[in-house]
Amino acid sequence: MTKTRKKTDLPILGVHERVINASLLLFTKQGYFKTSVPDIVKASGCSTGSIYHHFKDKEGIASALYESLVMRMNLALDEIETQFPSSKQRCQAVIKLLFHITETEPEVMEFILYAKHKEFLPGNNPICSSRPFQKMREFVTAGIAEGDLQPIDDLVASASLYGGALRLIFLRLDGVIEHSLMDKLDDVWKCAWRSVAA
Amino acid sequence: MTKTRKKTDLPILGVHERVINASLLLFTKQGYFKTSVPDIVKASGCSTGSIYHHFKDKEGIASALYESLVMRMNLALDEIETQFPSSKQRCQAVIKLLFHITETEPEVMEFILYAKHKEFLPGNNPICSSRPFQKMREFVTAGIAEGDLQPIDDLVASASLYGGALRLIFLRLDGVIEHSLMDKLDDVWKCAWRSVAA
DNA sequence: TTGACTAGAACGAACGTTCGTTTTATACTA
DNA sequence: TAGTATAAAACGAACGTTCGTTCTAGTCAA
Repeated sequence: MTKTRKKTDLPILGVHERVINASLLLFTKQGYFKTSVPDIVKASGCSTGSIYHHFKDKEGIASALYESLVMRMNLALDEIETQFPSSKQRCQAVIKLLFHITETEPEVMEFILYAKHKEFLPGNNPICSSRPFQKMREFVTAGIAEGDLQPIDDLVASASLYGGALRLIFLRLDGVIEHSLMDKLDDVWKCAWRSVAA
Repeated sequence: MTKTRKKTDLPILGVHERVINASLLLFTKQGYFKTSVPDIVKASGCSTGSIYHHFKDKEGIASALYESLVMRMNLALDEIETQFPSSKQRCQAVIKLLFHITETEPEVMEFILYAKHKEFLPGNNPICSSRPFQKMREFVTAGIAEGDLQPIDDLVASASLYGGALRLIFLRLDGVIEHSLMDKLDDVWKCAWRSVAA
């Protein structure tokens, strides 16, 4: 018997999941600091006491949310690594993945990319030092070592390869771009690859 | 006789400037919501009453700060426009400008790029719709029209051209890059231009 | 009966803001 | 020039609100 499914076998979400889900929506819609604990209580349907039984404090909620999203990202990147052999294919798959998440779960992308985590997660590393972003850079570094990419600074190469795509994601999240990023995937990739291809 | 220099002709900063300067440092160092009005009082050396005499409220301070930085940016971009005739030169100058500001006044770049303005400036447009960013895109659009750049979607071209540089700026502000971005300027520009050059 | 969990009223601290007062600069008068 | 009147600016204690958190009472399954 798992920890979150005690009373029944019905697919009723536990407090932890309900709070995390509600917080993701609230944090991305109105920001961490403009989201009060009472807001989370209302949106999650859990009581204050319940929430504080499962989480140390408000920051703990954000922290758990952050961890879960980073973990999801890691799994997806690991899958890309096993599925594709070449650096080129991997980098392309990464951009496609990021675009896909942006279109299907914009809140997830927004929380990962746009939130100024250091403001409310003082302990955490900056997002760009977190494992998913490291992995993305590793793909690039490997590409340079294999001679597929120009022999330039890893960070410059990585920024050039992913920078365009990430910028478009910001524009999409801000509402500047109105149509699916998927439409632009090919063009974006052509530009990205051309910028660093050997 | 100006409004801010009555008592003497000495270059003593007025309340407005002192508050703006202090707030830029505080907002970028600890974030808007973790900066209290008493914090600003201490850092600026102005009293609470004084501050509320010059600004409507705390949000008004952030708003004035935002406006002043956007205006500075506009002036700099206008100068680039008059100084350089070709789109290529203009775009290159933009990246150099952004790198220069990042190195000499990181707080300015941080506030412009990194702050989630919509959290505390509900009225304002997203930063990427503001005039400076529009102007940056205009340079790219002109380049496409003139045939210097590939005939692709403006937004894709713009994102590809500036995306790498902006990504490096984020990395620099986050402390991931330890040396001056100026060292990487040439490589970054080569990648950026290669990504969209006709 | 016990122990894990839920509930929501209550609490103190900290916040942004207001307000009555004092200080300073300027304009006017004689 | 000296004296007075007026307005603008600065001040900071005090206010009401809202926040994150705690606490005590209660529920329910085992």
